[in-house]
Amino acid sequence: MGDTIDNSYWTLKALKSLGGTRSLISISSSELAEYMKISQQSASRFILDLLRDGYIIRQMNGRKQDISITEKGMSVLVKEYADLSVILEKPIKMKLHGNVQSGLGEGRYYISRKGYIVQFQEKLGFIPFLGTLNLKIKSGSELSLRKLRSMDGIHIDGFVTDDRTYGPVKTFLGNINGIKCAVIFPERSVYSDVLEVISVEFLRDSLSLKDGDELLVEVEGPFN
Amino acid sequence: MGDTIDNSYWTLKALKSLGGTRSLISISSSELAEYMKISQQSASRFILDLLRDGYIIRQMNGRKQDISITEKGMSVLVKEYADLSVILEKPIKMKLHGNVQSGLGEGRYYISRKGYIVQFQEKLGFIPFLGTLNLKIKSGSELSLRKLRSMDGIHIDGFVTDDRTYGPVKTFLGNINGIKCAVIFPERSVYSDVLEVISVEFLRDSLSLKDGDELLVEVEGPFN
DNA sequence: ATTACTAGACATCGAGTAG
DNA sequence: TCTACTCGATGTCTAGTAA
Repeated sequence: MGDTIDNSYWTLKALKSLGGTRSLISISSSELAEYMKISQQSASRFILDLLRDGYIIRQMNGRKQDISITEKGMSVLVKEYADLSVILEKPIKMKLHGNVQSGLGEGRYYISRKGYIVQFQEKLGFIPFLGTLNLKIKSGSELSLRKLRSMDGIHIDGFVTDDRTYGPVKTFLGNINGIKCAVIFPERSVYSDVLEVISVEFLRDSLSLKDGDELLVEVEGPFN
Repeated sequence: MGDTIDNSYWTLKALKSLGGTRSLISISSSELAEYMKISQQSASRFILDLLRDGYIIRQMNGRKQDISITEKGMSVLVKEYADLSVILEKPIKMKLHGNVQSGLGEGRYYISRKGYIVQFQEKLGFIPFLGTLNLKIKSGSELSLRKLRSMDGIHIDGFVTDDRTYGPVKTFLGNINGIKCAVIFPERSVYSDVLEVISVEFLRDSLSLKDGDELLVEVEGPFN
């Protein structure tokens, strides 16, 4: 049961290679086996492992099986890609394009908790304006967003108050149109294409933004 | 002896992570073991495997060992990175910056062989000017060059004449300042930071180039 | 055709330990 | 301390085969 990520990684990579951009991969265990140069039995076993761990979902379909890689599965591949990027690339600025989205007011509540604020000052070097700017990331920047999510960033500890628990978050420093900011993710996040940005300034005012406006966020390395 | 690339890959990745940009990694098998969450014995074994296969070279140094990853070793990591890039990224143009270098006249001889010319026409869609433009790639584009080298490209078969053997090469289509061209690599190449470019035109004239001039080559996907 | 179970063959691991 | 060998335990493979 001691499950190395190894086989799962190579199998996911093979499945994604074979499936290309299609979301549904129709493939038999023998075909996968041939591609991976392993036995049909092992291919079958690896697929079951991926299923058990929630990396793929599957629909049996008479002769073959239609496999779809889950978000969790994709993150295994993207994580590896991000790792290699950190190891092999020189420090870079990551660029993310997105459109201003009306905030839900939720972010505002969270980041104004004292437990977070103190750490923002200490680790980011600024006390943010008490509100977040939400950016719906454009599809062209989706992979960058996934890479970012899979990286470690600047860690902000969670804490507990009388009434509830606030989870740990991670942040990355950057800028929007030259204004210093930080992007912020829950440490345990499910995938979302909305990026939350905090800054000393009220960016909506400073940049005269309205919903739908396109923005470029530059996030700075080092990313590890 | 059936050696999966698996362990070699993970070990190289760990070594490169631990070594950072340093070319010499001073590390004990126990330290590596701890990082990889394996036993000291396995770490030792993996290091020996890497040595045997020429992925690293090593100097025993009293207490520890100084490990250096070879070109062949780096290419394992870069290959994986390139694979994931192809799988995960949308088709992109790869940009390579380099400086014009005086050709050695060697490229001219090779590409003018009929066995190659016929295939250039067939697979690239043009008959190149009988000479190559050599670009010394700038360090900022080095990783891109390595990625390119590790990819498959458009395959050109080798052939044999009365007097000698001409090896297979691989090419990638692209452009320089809008002029269609192709970059060309020996299929079995050792690493070099010089890129050979062929084109229908005599690029040195068309672009009024002299040695040392900086150029941008855009290489087109798909890269698999 | 498939998927996937069983079971024996085979490979890999690490504790013990030598040098 | 180190590296790395031996060797028994444990894991992982695939041939055979059921469904």
